[in-house]
Amino acid sequence: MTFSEENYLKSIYSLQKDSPKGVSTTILAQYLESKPASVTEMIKKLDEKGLVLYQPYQGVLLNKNGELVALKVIRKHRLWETFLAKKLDFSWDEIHDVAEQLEHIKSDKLIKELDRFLGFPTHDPHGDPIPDEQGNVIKVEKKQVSQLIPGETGTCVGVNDTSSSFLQFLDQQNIKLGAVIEIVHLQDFDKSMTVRIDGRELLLSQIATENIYVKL
Amino acid sequence: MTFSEENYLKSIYSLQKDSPKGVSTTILAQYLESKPASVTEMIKKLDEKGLVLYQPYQGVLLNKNGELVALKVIRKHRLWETFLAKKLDFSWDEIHDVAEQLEHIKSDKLIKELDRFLGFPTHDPHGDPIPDEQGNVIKVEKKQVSQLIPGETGTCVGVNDTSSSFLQFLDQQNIKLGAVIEIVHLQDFDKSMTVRIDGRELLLSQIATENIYVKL
DNA sequence: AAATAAGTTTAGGCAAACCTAAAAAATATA
DNA sequence: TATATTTTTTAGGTTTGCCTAAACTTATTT
Repeated sequence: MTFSEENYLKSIYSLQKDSPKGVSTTILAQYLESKPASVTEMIKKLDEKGLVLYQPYQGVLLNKNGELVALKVIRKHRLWETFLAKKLDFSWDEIHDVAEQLEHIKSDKLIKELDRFLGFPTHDPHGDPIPDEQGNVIKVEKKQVSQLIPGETGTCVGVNDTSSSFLQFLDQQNIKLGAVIEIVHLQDFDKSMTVRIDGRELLLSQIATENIYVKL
Repeated sequence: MTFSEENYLKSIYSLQKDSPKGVSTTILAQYLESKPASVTEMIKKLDEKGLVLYQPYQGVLLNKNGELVALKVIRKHRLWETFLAKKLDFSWDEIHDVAEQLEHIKSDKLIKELDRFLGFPTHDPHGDPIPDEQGNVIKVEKKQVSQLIPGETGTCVGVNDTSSSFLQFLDQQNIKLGAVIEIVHLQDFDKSMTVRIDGRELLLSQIATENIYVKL
């Protein structure tokens, strides 16, 4: 399994939630910052290897095999993110690029020991669940802040957008995992929200409220 | 800088101590488990990049630039080895292969934080010095056990051979860094030595005594 | 010094993963 | 439905790093 193959499987895994009938070549190419022609080539290879279901012009989906491989990569990615945040003092937004490299290190023992060293964490620093060795993922029912109504309260359990600009914004506003968010007011015309966090009130745009997840 | 380029520079660094006039294509190919023709190609590229001194048929040597890059890779390798041994309970002989992968991760912050996390170690688990950020290496004057004479005593500070078979042998004999080794007897005909470690006497072959380093 | 052996480089290929441009298929629009 | 647009695939190229086989240097014998 090459780095590139692993990245394709991981990307398909992420994208197929929103495209359950098949992830299109163009979408995948955009996600991977690559070109559709390159994607076609690679998914044909992954199909021959028995990792994905590919039907020309119909997009691609992971099969059982491919999903397991993807989940193992995601497990490694999230364990490394946890290591970087908890042990090496990396901030929310610095984690991703390095974990993107570390996730491809090949050593079963390494990932087993890392898991133990970190105390068998269940979620990474962005609130995403860490799959276990068999590829099982704990599903947390979570809502976007945008789905709450004024008066409701939620606890921040994760984010959707993990771009550094968004994560830096959250840092500045002191919005962390576990933060309690209360909806004070919904501005009707642009769907922005006034929310209370740690006693402070602040305004979040619709883009922001759609990218922050809470549990009730 | 690609993985492959980094491996070449690191290998040349190791080999040029024994071949100060130039590391030959064949030696380098053997060390890298590659072929002479491949090596010629790569060192020509490294020469164009201004990292090595290459004269056709005369071998290759690192220049200042190349040496600094090599030392940075070695620094990363040895810090990761230390991490694996001290934090993840890897044994002496399991460390190398994983560190060989980890050394190529690109992130200045990562290596800086790892260094801090480990308490700024000066030596790796094999007793080799860890170069600092500027590429400075502490030189320890060390002797091979084979150079000691009966009655002399030394403290184990490192090994030469890092193959897993040798390291496993040392583990079995309970020879660790810091172990005090006293030469009891030198067998003249095969240069094997009877030594005392932790009160126990044991016999080491010449191959073994040449691959264990001690300071007096 | 000439012949042989050993080591090195050059030439030509291959696989992985990417690309652009052109052709083909699917989808949308008139 | 026929045409236009968008999407996808195919065809042909590029780069990196490796290979084998042949040509060429250098070193060693005799």
